[in-house]
Amino acid sequence: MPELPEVETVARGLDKRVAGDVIESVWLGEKPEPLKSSATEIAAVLERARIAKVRRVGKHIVFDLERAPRNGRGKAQPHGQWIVHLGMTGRMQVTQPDDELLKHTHAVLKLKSGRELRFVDPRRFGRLAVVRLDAKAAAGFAAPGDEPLGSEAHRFVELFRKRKTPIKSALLNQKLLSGVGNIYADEALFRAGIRPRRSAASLTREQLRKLHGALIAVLKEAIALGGSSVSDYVDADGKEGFFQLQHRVYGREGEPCLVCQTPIKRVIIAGRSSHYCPHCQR
DNA sequence: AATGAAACCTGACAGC
DNA sequence: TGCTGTCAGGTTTCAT
Repeated sequence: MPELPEVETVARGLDKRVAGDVIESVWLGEKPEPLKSSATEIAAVLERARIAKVRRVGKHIVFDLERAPRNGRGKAQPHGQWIVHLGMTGRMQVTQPDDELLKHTHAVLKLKSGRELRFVDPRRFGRLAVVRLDAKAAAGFAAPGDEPLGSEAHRFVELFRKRKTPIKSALLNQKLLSGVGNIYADEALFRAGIRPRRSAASLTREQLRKLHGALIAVLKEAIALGGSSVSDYVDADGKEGFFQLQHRVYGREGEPCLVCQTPIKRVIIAGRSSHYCPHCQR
């Protein structure tokens, strides 16, 4: 389901609602797929931890956790992190205990405030993991690739300019950039006037710089509108995003290009639907 | 090393 | 009503 703008929206919503709250207990479902760390390990890191901050790293939601020192006095110490990947259909809910438990709920955290934090994921492509942070201050969770919003044009150009793979595939490669997914790859390529099947190495530095600018612009616009809700995506408050109304190519196969009226084409690249205007993108 | 296809899951929707 | 096929915002694994 979610790419960078959707995960950013969810993480901001969660931070606003549960930062400062304390996790009292953890229930994890029977299905093993979503758990990347063992259930025991997840419960051990989460229980009795205070949620200091919720933020996005790539397409992951990171909960920074603290605990009071053993003697109960002094400042709370960094304790660990809860890492949530929403996969295609994952959702985070902040609920009251008696709110209806949705089918495919795989985790329920009881909070000191009396509310619950729930993870729901029908397709089970989502993943839950924890990282322990000991006193030696381990670095904590890091995305495999560059953060798209913070990347500089020069670095972006160098990252892509020698890859022979289609530029669309390269944009989806999380080891290069972490956070770009299918919708925003297509939308950025349209804005930059580049066909998705062009090999990255065939693009000029100028074209790559333009793509870099287009990508950052489209991601920022999408965040401002709360992300795209194309099927079932909702944020932590259960609200839909509105950026799908701004899509220029994604999901518009056969419809006229908003610039030149040429019908939008759909092809498969790297196993993913890819949409482009055959006239505007070369 | 790098590319592509298949696999992992469920649900929604179109067509018959 | 119900069956079949297709598609979905992602990632990992296996074969070439």
